Amino acid sequence: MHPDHENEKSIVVQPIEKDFFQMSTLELSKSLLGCLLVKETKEGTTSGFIVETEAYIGPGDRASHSYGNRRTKRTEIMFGEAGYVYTYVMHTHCLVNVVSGELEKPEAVLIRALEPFSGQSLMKERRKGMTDIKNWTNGPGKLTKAMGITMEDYGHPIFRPPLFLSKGFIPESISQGKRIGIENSGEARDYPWRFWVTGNKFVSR
DNA sequence: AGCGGGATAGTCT
DNA sequence: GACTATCCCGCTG
Repeated sequence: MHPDHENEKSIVVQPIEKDFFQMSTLELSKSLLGCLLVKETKEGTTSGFIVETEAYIGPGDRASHSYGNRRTKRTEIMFGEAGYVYTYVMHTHCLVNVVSGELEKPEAVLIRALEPFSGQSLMKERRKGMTDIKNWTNGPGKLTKAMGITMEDYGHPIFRPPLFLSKGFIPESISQGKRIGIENSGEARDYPWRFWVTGNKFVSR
């Protein structure tokens, strides 16, 4: 039920090693739950625990930008090594993914929700108008805004400052279900490739 | 539940 | 250079 991080002082913020990403995309989607995502900017540092992810597994996944091995300027980073940042813009929002899978395999994990940890006043400021902490990071477009993640982070190694992952907590229980917002993706619509920390109140829905 | 915002990239002519 | 679709959000009813 509760994330196992009541003793917040026990968290050591330190970039995880690059080898962490050497696992299948579905495994990584689950392993990222509970990790701390940290972003340092000149305004200050913010961080939050990942509580919701989605897997996008290239060429056979109609919901993925890299479906059919579509290799363009935008998707290029997905064909590279695991552990790099894939950002893209949708309407007014920037979304952040972690590249996964082997070289030449265009796969990624979308980070859909965070539980705010440090730098909460800065998050609140960036999410101007939002008084409820839940609304700062409970969606993929919201969390990038709160964290100050932009297209400038495209291609950045997510195991090095100023944008990196750190060990956080181990989820007590993980739930799994259909992905969100891909109603037009044929059979891929129903793949159960969304994962979240069971019962966490920052999960998008 | 519906809709418009306003930013790309990709696909065409 | 235009047209179109989009891994969303916040607001209106």
